[in-house]
Amino acid sequence: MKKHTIAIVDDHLLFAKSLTSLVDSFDDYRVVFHANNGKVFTETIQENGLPDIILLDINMPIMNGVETMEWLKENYPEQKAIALSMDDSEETIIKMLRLGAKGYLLKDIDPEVFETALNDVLQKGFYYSDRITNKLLDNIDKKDKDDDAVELKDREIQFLKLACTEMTYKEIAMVMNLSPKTIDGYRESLFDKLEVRSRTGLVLYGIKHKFIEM
Amino acid sequence: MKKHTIAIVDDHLLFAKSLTSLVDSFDDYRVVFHANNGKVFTETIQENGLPDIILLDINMPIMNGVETMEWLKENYPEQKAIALSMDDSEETIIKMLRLGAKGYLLKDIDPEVFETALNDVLQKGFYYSDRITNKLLDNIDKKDKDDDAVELKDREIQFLKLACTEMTYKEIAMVMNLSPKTIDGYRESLFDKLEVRSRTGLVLYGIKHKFIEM
DNA sequence: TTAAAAAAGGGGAAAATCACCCTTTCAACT
DNA sequence: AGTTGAAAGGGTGATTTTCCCCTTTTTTAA
Repeated sequence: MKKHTIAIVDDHLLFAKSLTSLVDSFDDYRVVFHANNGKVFTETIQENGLPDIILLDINMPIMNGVETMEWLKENYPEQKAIALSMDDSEETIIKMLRLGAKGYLLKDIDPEVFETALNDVLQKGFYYSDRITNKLLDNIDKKDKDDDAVELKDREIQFLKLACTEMTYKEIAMVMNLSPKTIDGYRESLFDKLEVRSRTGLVLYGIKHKFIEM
Repeated sequence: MKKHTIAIVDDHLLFAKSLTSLVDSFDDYRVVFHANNGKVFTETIQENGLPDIILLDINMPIMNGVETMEWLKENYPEQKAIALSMDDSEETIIKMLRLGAKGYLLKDIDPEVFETALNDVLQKGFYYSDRITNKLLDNIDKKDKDDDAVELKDREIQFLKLACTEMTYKEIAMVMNLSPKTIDGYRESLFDKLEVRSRTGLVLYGIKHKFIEM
């Protein structure tokens, strides 16, 4: 019986090669190619064609997992892909699953569970671990409470990023070419939306939600 | 010829098992055991004895890589260990090397370089990649400029952590059981030491240097 | 054992932050 | 044409942050 084909998209070369070793030791699977990031992946499938399953890392340079997933949804909506990341933030998980990922695995899972996940995705079309399911349930609970989807506008995001520096609001106003009073308005409305009560709260929010990288 | 023995200390089970697959495919190495964290490792060697080389992850629960390295330096100063991490912050690298790590590998290295590193550590006693060497050189440059090694005391660290919350200084003073004026002293001396000019600067420093986890 | 450090705290003031309530303008519905 | 709503901006005052200079007490080191 022919082995199912797997492609790995991950910039951690040692991990990718190691995982290849592991996958190749499974009876039913083999790795057909590896790409360092989404960009390389989109190019590689031109020559190599699509694999049965893509294992997709989230944090990658140039074209990350979310962007790659968007591209897949656009171009090959039927393609089976499993997100594979250390990042267990609810937002990322939801984003990936919404974009059509068939599962979301954390890199600390048991290899046997990993093989089960591959089987499930092929046979049932999806695999959701308990941990991910719980994360999602937590999220639903939260949504019930908050309700107000916290969507930030471009200008607010720009302000938030600047608030995560040592600039004073006056300096931020100059950079953004707005009156200090307008900046004060942004500040107040963000305090409200993000449920914080000080600039420190803004900074913590900005970092936690990856508006700035450190 | 007998294979050299390797132990992997890493909480990412999938990575650990994958790496085991890879290492076992090398001619001269085999993985003898795996531990989820430093604590488990110290217990495991009671039964299994020491391996030729330990591959040591930095970020682990319970007992992390730095703590494990400290323990090794104390109990088995001759043991060869290589740090293996995604964390390329200079501080961590220096800390590990000072504690006697024979090398510091980033998880995105090429598997062939990885094998070279294992060989070098056995034969020459150490392996330093270009990237790590450059990091260290950068650090030396910086030290020449700054000079003042930025060592924080326990009380300062406690204050810094609290400053990375939404508490006001007055509130921090209450939880630390000190007068607001004393807190103001801590603030000012930290501004000076850390070369920041606002509370936002403290928060950014605290996060960048991992005094708080997010 | 004495001098020199930290550590703890105080006074006072300028600057920044935060809160609340308000007006104008301009675009978008319907 | 009228309403709604957002983006931009204003006024005022309370609170917090930041700065600079100073005293007392405790620890540390020579």
